[in-house]
Amino acid sequence: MARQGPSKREAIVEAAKALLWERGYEATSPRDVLARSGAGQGSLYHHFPGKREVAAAALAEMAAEEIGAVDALFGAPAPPLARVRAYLTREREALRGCRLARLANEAAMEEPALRAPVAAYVGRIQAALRGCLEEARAAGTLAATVEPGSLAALLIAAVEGGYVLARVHWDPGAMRAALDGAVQVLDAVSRPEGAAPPSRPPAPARGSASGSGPA
Amino acid sequence: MARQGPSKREAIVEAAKALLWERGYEATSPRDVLARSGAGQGSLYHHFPGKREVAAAALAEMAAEEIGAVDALFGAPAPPLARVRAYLTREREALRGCRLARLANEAAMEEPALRAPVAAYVGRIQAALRGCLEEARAAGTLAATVEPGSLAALLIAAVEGGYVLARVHWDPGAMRAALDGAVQVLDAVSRPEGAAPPSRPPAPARGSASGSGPA
DNA sequence: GTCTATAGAACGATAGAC
DNA sequence: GTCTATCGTTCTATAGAC
Repeated sequence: MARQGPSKREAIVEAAKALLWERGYEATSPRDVLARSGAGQGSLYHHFPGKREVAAAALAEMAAEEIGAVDALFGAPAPPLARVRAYLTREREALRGCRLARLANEAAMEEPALRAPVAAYVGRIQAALRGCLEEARAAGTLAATVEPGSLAALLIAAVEGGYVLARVHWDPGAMRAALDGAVQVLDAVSRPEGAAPPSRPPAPARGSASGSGPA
Repeated sequence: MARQGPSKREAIVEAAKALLWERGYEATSPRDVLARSGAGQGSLYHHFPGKREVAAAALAEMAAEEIGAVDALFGAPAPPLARVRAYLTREREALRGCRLARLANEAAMEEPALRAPVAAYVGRIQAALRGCLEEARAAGTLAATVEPGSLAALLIAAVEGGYVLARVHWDPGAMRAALDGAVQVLDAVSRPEGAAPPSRPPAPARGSASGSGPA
């Protein structure tokens, strides 16, 4: 059940992966998939019950690929905040949108089988970011003002929102600006890495949230 | 050419507004619009060349409405950073997605007539945020570590990305977490408003970033 | 396992009566 | 200006030969 040449099934899933990124779920028809894959009608419905299951298989593969890439990035031997910066400044094709989260606003997201791989992907990134930020906090390189979990949520939102801005303005620079802001803000709440670990608390300065806002 | 009772044209545009938010552009058919509006086929094609122009009219109205709302919010008589916080913590129906930017990943965004209202909406918000942040900077309540323009881009991206996260995790809390991070970060780079304007540099306390970051 | 042929419904748009 | 009727195409899916 494994050793086989490149079957039509694989060709169909590959085509679906490309088309889901290019056009999304609703705008991709089984005919499009077949045309690009070179397979006939019957092959698709032999291997899959229907369009939804093809998309689910394609999304699962895409999520696995992208999760592998981000795991490699976050597994790099660098200080935690450097890994966060590396993720934020990673090269991206802003106008193409996020390969997985571009489906966020389609009705397909109400189907668990389609939403799950997308959620797993962004969830994994957010968890990795949070891990780095907690590590930095423990090392004393992240200010105590900001909760690592909240900052991680902000950063993944900045990336996904950056894609949205780029598409809406049809300008990759719109995404760059947002991620620029993210890096600046990250720098503003951090201290140089590689410095001596803080045996004493972060100094009297630096308002914990209780002292800064009107709240 | 104005004084008329509620025409079918208006009913069609109203229906399109609702459906574009609910389902997006591709997934909304002229028949759906007609069914919801109570109009017949001919009415739509009498008033508009086709589906695209109906959507353009609907998006223009939606953008005007939403821009009016955000202008009211940002025009409120409050300190600049309070206005920014008010925008960030505004009530939102996270799972419905952004009324306009939900279309970001549709092929329709490649058509200027459809992209323009969406871009105008997010552009207006970003400009308002930037204005507030520049004002705060001038008043000395915003740290010099962060450029107002970059921070504004980050914040609008956080909101739009927050919608994406909520949809992808099917959990409004995902958006709340991102915006929580945004507020925390904003507090971290700001000093209390209402305090005396800074005739001297930000004081050693209350991190203006000079005391806190590597910058 | 792969193919061609085709079904039944919905798509965006048009025709033409009133 | 509004309506019903219908066009030709594409949609997702099935049938059935090879």
